[in-house]
Amino acid sequence: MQQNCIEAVAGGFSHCLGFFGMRLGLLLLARRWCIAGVFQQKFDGESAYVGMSDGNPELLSTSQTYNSQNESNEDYEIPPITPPNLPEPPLLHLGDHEASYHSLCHSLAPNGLLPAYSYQAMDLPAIMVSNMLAQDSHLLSGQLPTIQEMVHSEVAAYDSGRPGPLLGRPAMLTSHMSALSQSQLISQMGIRSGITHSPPSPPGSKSATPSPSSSTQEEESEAHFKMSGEKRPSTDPGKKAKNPKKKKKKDPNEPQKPVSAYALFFRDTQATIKGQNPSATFGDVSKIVASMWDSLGEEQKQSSPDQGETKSTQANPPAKMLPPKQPMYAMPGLASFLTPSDLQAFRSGASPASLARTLGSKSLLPGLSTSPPPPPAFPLSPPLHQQLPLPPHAQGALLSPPVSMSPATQPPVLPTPMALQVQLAMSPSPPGPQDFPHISEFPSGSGSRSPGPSNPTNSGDWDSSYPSGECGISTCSLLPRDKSLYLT
DNA sequence: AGATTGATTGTTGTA
DNA sequence: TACAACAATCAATCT
Repeated sequence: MQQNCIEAVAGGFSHCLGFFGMRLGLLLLARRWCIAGVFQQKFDGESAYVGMSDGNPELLSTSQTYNSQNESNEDYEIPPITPPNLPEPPLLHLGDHEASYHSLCHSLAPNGLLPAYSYQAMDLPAIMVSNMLAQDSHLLSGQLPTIQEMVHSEVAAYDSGRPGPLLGRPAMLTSHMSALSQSQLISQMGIRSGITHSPPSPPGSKSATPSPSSSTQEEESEAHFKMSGEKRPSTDPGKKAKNPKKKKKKDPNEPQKPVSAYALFFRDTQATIKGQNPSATFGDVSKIVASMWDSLGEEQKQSSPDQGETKSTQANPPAKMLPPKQPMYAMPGLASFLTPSDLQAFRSGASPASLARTLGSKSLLPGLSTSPPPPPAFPLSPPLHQQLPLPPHAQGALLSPPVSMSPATQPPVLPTPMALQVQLAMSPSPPGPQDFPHISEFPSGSGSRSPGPSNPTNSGDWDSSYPSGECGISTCSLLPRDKSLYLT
């Protein structure tokens, strides 16, 4: 269990976070969390993990096997360590942010829902992780605001430490921004939605609010329905007759118009978003999708209809779409590390309208710091990223570190925060295998357990996948793997 | 205007 | 009367 947990968490995180040379800390943190049971639920229960292992029996079986063989998880007796409680803010931030990256990188693509999307396109940020955290530890939800602040401060620290060249790449920045906004959005959606859906505000506030609307129009419509035999539209007292036009009946025989690319994109994306954060409202999802949509290149947008067709006729087995070839909804995968300054810069004018919308003054984060945390009523969100085939580099990142965390070889000794910090500090560049010999000592055979393109590369591929050194926030976007994404 | 999705609400039909 | 099934509406966004 622990291994799987670490694999999924650390591996997934590291895949994205590796760019920032934080893999070590990531791994350690992930292991810590896993051991601590933060993610235990996700990997203990079939229900929680079924999604992740869906289409990937091996993984599931592995998880189960591990569960059966290692029921001594409780033996660790380590109190759940939730990010908010982590003593070291930087690490906490790291974990939280990485969580965002994790979902960001693996949330969408290869789950079959978004067959042709490149997984990078799925900037469905912190939904899942935030959900997981919220589910697993009620603490986190209440701490989100704090985390958010920490994240911001942390990002600011990052920003201050580098000459933000991001501004030199508007497109990337755009995507970064949108992704960030999405991350923020989603990560906060939990809280927000909790508030929004709180009993005080009746879900049907719109329609439930009884407002005796007895207009002639309604009478007319009533008569119409009586005559036509159609069911009368819900009287909806509260609903203002704002859309009388909308009521006009559609001809059932009317040939359906071709669905717009955006609609298709929305359809696909929202599924994933909702899957990861069921509590996300339509508005939230819509904004996120819009943001993502804006981040897409024209060419990618154009391809949407095809995508939709492909999906509708989804006769092709999931395996066929495993290798995300040419990203159709390619979106910079690193998209989320945007510093406040970057955001600010974009807000100042360079940002796309959509992002401005998303990031703008819209109360996307209402009550974030004031409202009490919502009850951790997040249903287990089926991890939609489980089946996502990871690109070779991603797999490499996902597979190699986890293996190294095998409980068999890694005693459940948690690194101290100080150690983590030290290690992090000592490895400013993405730690390659040379930095972590223990990683390479594990067979890369595990690389075949996930669907998708087999990843011949293992930890040794780290170097090629993640250029060492200045893999900073900005330079990471220039990684080869993402190049193609920007070529469009 | 119409499309996307899902929750909600109202209406209708049936047991 | 209770329940199930169906239909309509709404949200934000894009085409």
